[in-house]
Amino acid sequence: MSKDYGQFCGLAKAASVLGERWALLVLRDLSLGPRRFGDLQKGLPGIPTTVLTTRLRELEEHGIIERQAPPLGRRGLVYAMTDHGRDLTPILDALGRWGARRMADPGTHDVMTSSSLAGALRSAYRPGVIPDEVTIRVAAGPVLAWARTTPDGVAVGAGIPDGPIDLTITTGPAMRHILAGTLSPSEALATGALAFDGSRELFDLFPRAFHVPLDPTIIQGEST
Amino acid sequence: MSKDYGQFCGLAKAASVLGERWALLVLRDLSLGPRRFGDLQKGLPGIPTTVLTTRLRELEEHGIIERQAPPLGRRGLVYAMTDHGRDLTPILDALGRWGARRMADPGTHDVMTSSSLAGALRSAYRPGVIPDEVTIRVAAGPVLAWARTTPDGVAVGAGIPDGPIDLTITTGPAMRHILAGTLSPSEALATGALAFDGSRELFDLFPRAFHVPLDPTIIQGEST
DNA sequence: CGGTATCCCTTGCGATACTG
DNA sequence: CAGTATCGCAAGGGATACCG
Repeated sequence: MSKDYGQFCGLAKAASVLGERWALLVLRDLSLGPRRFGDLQKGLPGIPTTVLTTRLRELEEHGIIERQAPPLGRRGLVYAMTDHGRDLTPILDALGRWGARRMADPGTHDVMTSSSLAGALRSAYRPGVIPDEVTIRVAAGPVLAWARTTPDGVAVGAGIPDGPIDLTITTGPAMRHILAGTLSPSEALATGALAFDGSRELFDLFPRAFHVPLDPTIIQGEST
Repeated sequence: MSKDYGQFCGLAKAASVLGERWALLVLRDLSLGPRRFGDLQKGLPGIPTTVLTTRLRELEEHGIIERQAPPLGRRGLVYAMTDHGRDLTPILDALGRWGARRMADPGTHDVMTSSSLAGALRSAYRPGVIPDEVTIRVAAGPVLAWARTTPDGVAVGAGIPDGPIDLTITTGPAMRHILAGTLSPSEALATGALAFDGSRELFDLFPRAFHVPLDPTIIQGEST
């Protein structure tokens, strides 16, 4: 059971569950779709199995996630968000945007995961820039994610999207500066920090449709 | 130094600081205004001095709070939010609303603090219901807070407000059900769970201007 | 009053090994 | 593949004592 703060306060109740180690990252991964135990473990490098087990149990006890029978013919269970858990999605996105403001470049031991990339795309999305329904694929080395714009927002996911792809962006950590607007797409193309395949028009819209500002107080190279 | 997750991810960075024990509650209190060490300690029942010291230092290192010279003639230092910290306020409110959805009645060991009450008011506020600038005082036993509506939102605080008071509400844990809309003001008046002093008209507007829904799945008496 | 310094105890975390 | 069992270690909780 997670630690309580002994206060009759919504924030205190939230903190007692979400403040546990790894909890927010487990939820980020599950916010992108149902996952099996092993998926989560692979997607969260460094998480001890015992901790993952404990977090999943606590989150289930609090009605934030639930175990489901797997989709059609697959074996094992999957963990999935409940409605109550899905209510957290915009908050996770806001927290991610806030944290990213001071995150310019990866630290020595920082890795990117498909879920973190997908989450970044979701939290970066600004409606109204891209009028059509399009599918964008982003590849940062082995890390793959996609975003599909819809009339009411954006759907994102880890891995490879179903259906046709309108734009593929291949990049690395430079993606952070694209999202920040501190590196223009054409510059990035010139230096080879980034490549694309598909609609040039869509490519040019990308930095306005997906944007997470960078705090001006952050200087290049520093990022805790 | 707070624990990192080794991921190049805004949410992971946020979680590494905000996930530390007591961090979110320290920030809730500071989001209501500058506080001295002792203020925080009194307002956060159960926090060990060592942990408060550590959290304050970490939050300062991350540029979320800062130490300031005290206002005019008082001695000692005060801790206050930086701009970066203030950016968290809407997120804290959203988290508080989310946590409060499953919080119907106080647990046996749950206390209310002036900061938690003030925070509840801020997160509950819905613009557009109260047209004027008014000051509302809420007393739940020894716990005092106030809210002043303004054209662009609401200002809240712990303790007693400056200036004239348009409405005083005296209540207890029943306040949660007023905010939820599961207890009508007139009912509460009849049972004595609540009393008010001041504008009746404003009193009747209150539940619409300050609202935090309660999850229907929660049954009376249960609240972890 | 605003902390720092210790001490002891308990808990949770992280790593590894192992079982259904 | 999906966890449980175990264990050493670091950190938090709580009390108390003490400095500026």
